[in-house]
Amino acid sequence: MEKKVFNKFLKDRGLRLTKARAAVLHLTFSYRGHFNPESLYLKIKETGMKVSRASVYRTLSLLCECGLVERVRKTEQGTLYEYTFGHEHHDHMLCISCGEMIEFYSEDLEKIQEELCRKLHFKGVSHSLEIRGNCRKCQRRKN
Amino acid sequence: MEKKVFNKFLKDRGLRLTKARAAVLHLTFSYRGHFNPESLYLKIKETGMKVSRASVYRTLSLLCECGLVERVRKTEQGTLYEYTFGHEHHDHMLCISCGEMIEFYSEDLEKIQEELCRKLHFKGVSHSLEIRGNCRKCQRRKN
DNA sequence: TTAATATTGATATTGAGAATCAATATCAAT
DNA sequence: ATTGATATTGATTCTCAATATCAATATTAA
Repeated sequence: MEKKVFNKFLKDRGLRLTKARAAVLHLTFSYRGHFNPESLYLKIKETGMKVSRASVYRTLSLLCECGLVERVRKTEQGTLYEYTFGHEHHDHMLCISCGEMIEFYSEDLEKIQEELCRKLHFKGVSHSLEIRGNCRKCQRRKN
Repeated sequence: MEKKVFNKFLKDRGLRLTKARAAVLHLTFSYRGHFNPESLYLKIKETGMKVSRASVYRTLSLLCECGLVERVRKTEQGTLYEYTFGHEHHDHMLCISCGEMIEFYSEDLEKIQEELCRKLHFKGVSHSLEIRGNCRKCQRRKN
């Protein structure tokens, strides 16, 4: 499915779905959550396929352009990406103790943001909300 | 005022409020909004004071630790900082055309987040919300 | 004054990511 | 199948923000 989308995107621009690109695509959507280019590169290497870091970076950019993948944010460990095709929009809670990432969605939250944009004459396109704190487990562990 | 806070913080740790640190502190809180280390460094240079980039980075870390300043996020132009002492918490709208940053605050938004945390057994500590889109001016310019 | 310690700036180093480029692969037309 | 135009690759270099190192200097407490 995502292969089709990517292929169409490439074709439309006179580009080709090569082995390297297929590998990046395939391993990219084997992730459930966030990942960075380096870990993706290593994951590909593990499979025995030979793809260079450069191609990983290049292909990730293409995947972003065609909307299959999104750049989430920059971190100490490099840029975080997320496979978003077919994913509903959601926001994140990040546990600052164990790093766990909880995805959530709230209609109310979305509505209030729309309202705020209207009030401030801002035309919202996208947003990202990250709530940092402690997950259930880590709260327990600390007691 | 902020000088006192910083000084106390330093004293408590056996550190000193030197000329370099005072310069960074002073120019830091001459910013209204966001800034990055490089522009701060240049701003200090303009005043004729002699402070190295290394000291700017080092002092910014200290200012973060003592809570006068916050790291907002990483960008292509380096890490964005914000002087937060005495500032109320707020969120951001970022114009993707001109880069303008609009600060806003919404009680409703805060409340809903608290509620969500409760529901998901997450102990929220802080959060950041960024709404990307087009500011009023840029919307007009495009029509 | 002296000893202990903190600070500085110059410089080197790191690491993510982009740019470059020669070698290679692919496709369309013959 | 061959050719030529073009896209792709990986190796490498380059850039840039940020950190680490370190010798020289400044500050403080005794």
